[in-house]
Amino acid sequence: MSELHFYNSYTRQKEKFEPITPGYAGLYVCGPTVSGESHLGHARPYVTFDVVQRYLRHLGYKVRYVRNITDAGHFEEEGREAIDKVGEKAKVEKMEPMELVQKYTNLFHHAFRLFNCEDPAIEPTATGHIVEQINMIETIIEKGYAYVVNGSVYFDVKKYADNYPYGKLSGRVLDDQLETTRELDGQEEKRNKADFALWKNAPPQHIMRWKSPWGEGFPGWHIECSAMSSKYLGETFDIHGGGMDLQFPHHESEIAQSTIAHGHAPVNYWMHNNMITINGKKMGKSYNNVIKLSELFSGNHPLLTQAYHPMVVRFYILQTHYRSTLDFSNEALQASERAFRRLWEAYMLLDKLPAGGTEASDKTLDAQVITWCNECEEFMSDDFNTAKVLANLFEMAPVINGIKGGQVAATALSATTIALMKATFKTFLEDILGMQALQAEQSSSKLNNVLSLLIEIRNDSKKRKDFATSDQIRNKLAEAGVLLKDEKDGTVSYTIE
RNA sequence: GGUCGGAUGGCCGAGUGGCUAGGCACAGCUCUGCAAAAGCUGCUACAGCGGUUCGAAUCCGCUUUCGACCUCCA
Repeated sequence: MSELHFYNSYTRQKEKFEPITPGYAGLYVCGPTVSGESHLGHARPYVTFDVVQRYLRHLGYKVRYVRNITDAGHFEEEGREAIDKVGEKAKVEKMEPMELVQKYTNLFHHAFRLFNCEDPAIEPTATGHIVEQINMIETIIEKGYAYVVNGSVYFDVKKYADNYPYGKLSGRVLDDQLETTRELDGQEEKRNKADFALWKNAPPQHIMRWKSPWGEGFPGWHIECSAMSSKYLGETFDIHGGGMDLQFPHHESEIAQSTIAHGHAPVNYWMHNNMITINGKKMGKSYNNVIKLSELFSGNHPLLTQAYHPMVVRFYILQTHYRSTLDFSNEALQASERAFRRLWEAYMLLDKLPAGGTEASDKTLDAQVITWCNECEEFMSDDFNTAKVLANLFEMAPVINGIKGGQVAATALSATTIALMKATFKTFLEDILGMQALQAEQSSSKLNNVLSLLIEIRNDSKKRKDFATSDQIRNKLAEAGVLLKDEKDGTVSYTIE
């Protein structure tokens, strides 16, 4: 098992990964709030942590990947009306809350299967863990770090900060929080502005409500992740991931709650992915600049000139390091599509390559290829640098194409090096980065027979120098989505779009 | 206002002291009946100004500028 290093947001430095239990890794990632359709911004964390999870397994860890579904809804604006986000939307659409939640959960699952993201081992829902959340809140009250007001329970941040390093994760000073000039209604229940709700009393119009020791209500925003992560991964677990925008207050609150409830910090390594921006601004609901995944896949959006395959989007995300912002544009996505097609075709050619020499006739190239292959693991083990892995794979594309095209001698590389190259592409491009072909290999034998006939006819007309006919066949087939390619050796290959 | 993080070639994007990724686009060439694809070649950038150093995109300071968080947010 090679050494893995990655950036821990909590300590703000790269650290060597040392799991609590050797050979096992626990990973918790904040999942979606299923009150609406997923957009491009959501794709980033789930693709990022899918790769993290895949790489941990590649290194030999047994991984338990837990990602929650937030289906209980949160306050639209804390304190003011305590509107349950899910409940509110449900009324508008005249659906049962559960129906709405189910709809968007299904859409979410569908989209991320298209992205080839593996399903988490456990996908707990907030509504399914009300009991655990209530238990945890009770413990926090018993320990004196939460207080009950009018059926709601608040966490006493000030008291916590007196005894624990509150704000360390997000780099915040409590005094600044207390002095914030922002005036929110309904703050009078709290002892301090920085306090956050563990449980909220439900107003009469609130659809989603549960009985609790403090009356009917619903859980606060942060408690679900603490309750569910500790239930499935333990009171202290290895890695907690999520978007950078969740660092404060969500993750900071998780740390505070869990530290009181369990007596120690909940997480050893915090990982945060950066945002996707659009024209330099974060893509987010509140900015009204989101591109939904369905719009991306259909091309049905003013900013898009075409539809984009989920794999192109995945590739686009992985071309950038996860801690950098990633600026969206139609142009950038087009570039990714072309790039990915070229890389994938080179990969597909690998299998058809001659075996290589018993000894490499081009020692320099042979050594270079071996280096490129071996570096892939180094790059991944250095803070999951998918961008550098892809760069190395691209370095090998001209070598592969060159062998096929005859510009590089078939024996330039040794048989072992060719095999290493095959293994590297399989392992890193497919297994770890999780890339797949753009189109399923669904060609039927009937279609193949028809195409063979057309190719035969076209070859005959070419022999007669009847290029009008041969070009017509090629052009019409192209219109129908079948691209013919005249290979150097005189054969004709085709791809079906 | 407070805290934090950026500014890299036409575009996207790696990169933390020297060997100056990668992709897309563009130009020329090779191959080709013509295309497409592929290959080769070219394009050498690090916001500005100082400083440290033999040497800085990379370290330090200042300036300009963009953004994130502080409120639901991936």
